[in-house]
Amino acid sequence: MTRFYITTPIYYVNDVPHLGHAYCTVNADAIARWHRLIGDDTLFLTGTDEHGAKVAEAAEEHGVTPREWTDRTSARFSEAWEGLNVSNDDFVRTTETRHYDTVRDFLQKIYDNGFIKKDTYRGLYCVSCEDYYTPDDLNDGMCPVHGRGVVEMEEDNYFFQLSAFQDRLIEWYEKNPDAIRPASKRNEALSFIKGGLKDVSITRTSLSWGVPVPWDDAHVFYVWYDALINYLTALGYGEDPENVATWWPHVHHLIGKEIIRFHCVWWPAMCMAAGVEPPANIFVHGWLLVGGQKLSKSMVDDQGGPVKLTQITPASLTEDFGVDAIRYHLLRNTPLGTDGEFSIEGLTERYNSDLANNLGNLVARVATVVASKCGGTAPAPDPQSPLVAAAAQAVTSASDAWQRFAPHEALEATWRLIGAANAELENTEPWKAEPGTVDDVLGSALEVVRIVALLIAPAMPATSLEIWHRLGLSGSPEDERLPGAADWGNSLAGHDVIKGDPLFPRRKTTP
RNA sequence: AGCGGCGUAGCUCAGUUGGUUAGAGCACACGGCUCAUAAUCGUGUUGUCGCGGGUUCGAAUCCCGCCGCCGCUACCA
Repeated sequence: MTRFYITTPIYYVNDVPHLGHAYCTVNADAIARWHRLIGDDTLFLTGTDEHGAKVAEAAEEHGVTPREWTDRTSARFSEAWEGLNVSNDDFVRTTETRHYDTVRDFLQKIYDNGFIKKDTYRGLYCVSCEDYYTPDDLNDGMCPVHGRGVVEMEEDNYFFQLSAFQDRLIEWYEKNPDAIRPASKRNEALSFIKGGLKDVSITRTSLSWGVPVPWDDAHVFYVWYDALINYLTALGYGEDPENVATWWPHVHHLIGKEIIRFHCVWWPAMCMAAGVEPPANIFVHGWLLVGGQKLSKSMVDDQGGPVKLTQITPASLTEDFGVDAIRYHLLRNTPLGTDGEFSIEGLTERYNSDLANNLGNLVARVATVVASKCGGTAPAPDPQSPLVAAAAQAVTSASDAWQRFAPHEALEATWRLIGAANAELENTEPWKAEPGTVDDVLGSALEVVRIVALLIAPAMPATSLEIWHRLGLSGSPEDERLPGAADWGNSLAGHDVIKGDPLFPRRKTTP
């Protein structure tokens, strides 16, 4: 049994879930769904990060305890993912007991191994922020947030000896050239490591909203330091070594480029220090950008200024376009690993051309002709059809692309098959022919639709299931196993084909 | 400043180790078809491949310089 463990970052609860979060989560979801479809034993983890001074302050502003506050804000994320049909197997919250247990065990191990030392942290401290700044952060020596003076402060902190891992990290990078992808991001992290590593302060005494340090109850861990460990919390580190051994270290962390350092430098070093293998793979995606000159009315905020990506909620888009359309666009429009442009215009264009004109229309026209020429009953496909090779090619290309974390390529390959089916219908014009003479071509077109339903299942689960039912099939595409289920066969023959409403009604393009 | 990346058709981008007339999708134009969501199929137009030099029989692809944009250079969710 092949196992596949994929994670998103755990999102900081002070943010409202926005399109950037959704981009990462939907990509991870689709990849996880693909692996389930090929029969891998799959574990897909997401969650929320709930500690730190900013959360404690926000709770206070709202007049509730941090716990009450994070119950509320964490739920916004789980609700957002439900709304996007995200199939996470687990949802870890850093305020859960199991996380405290794992963090305690993991960090105690690092402490016992001698990589955590007490030292004095000296820095420039803003009392209002309750936070330290480096001289570069300051504006004319003043706090960049409050514009007031900062004071030189000292705090006794525990430090993780990151510097001790420089050579081991470099060695790890060299032995595992594909551990961090894309290569450009790997190089960025590696050059940072080669530039020399300093120890990092990992505890705070100035606040209490955090995981307590097991060997010194005056301290709590710095929020980032407990957050990364969530990936082991879900496996039951400390409680269930067998389960950890089952899933670790063959994990795939999908992360955004803004948190490379924590995942590609700190985290592997922390694992080494705790005597745990570093994660097998970290895949860094880019950002969706909103901007340029092409601002539509719907992308302008109340003040008439351009909307930021972080102001776009997934729900506002799914209400308008539908869940699967948004999922499709997030997966198809931007190659994972590069930045991409997001716009309503681009979304509308892709919706109309790919979803309405190509996929939706293919399903509709085939169903109609099957109704008129075959009495609505699916004929058997033609084993000699030119579409056989096109379908096999699509399955091969899509598999390869999903394997490489390239959803956009997987979907592109699937749409080439849709195009081939539309072209084949034009070649044979079954709507002109007498009933009985068109069984081969219509059976083949239906078989393509069935295979397409399977191939889009990771990206558009609801649409996939709807097509499945329209083909007269019971169960769900998710019960099928690729690649076998995508072989050219006659599982449809004799089933009743349902016409149904347009899957993706065309939308007016923005003027 | 140092290191790294990018600049290819109106738009979004592909272009493997340099090799025949530089590609795809969308948009656009024309033609076909009318089963289908004014969908679909076919054909076609457009590019000094950022600028200037150089190496080569031959460069978008290698080298040098320049212009423009961007990322990283530690405690930033």
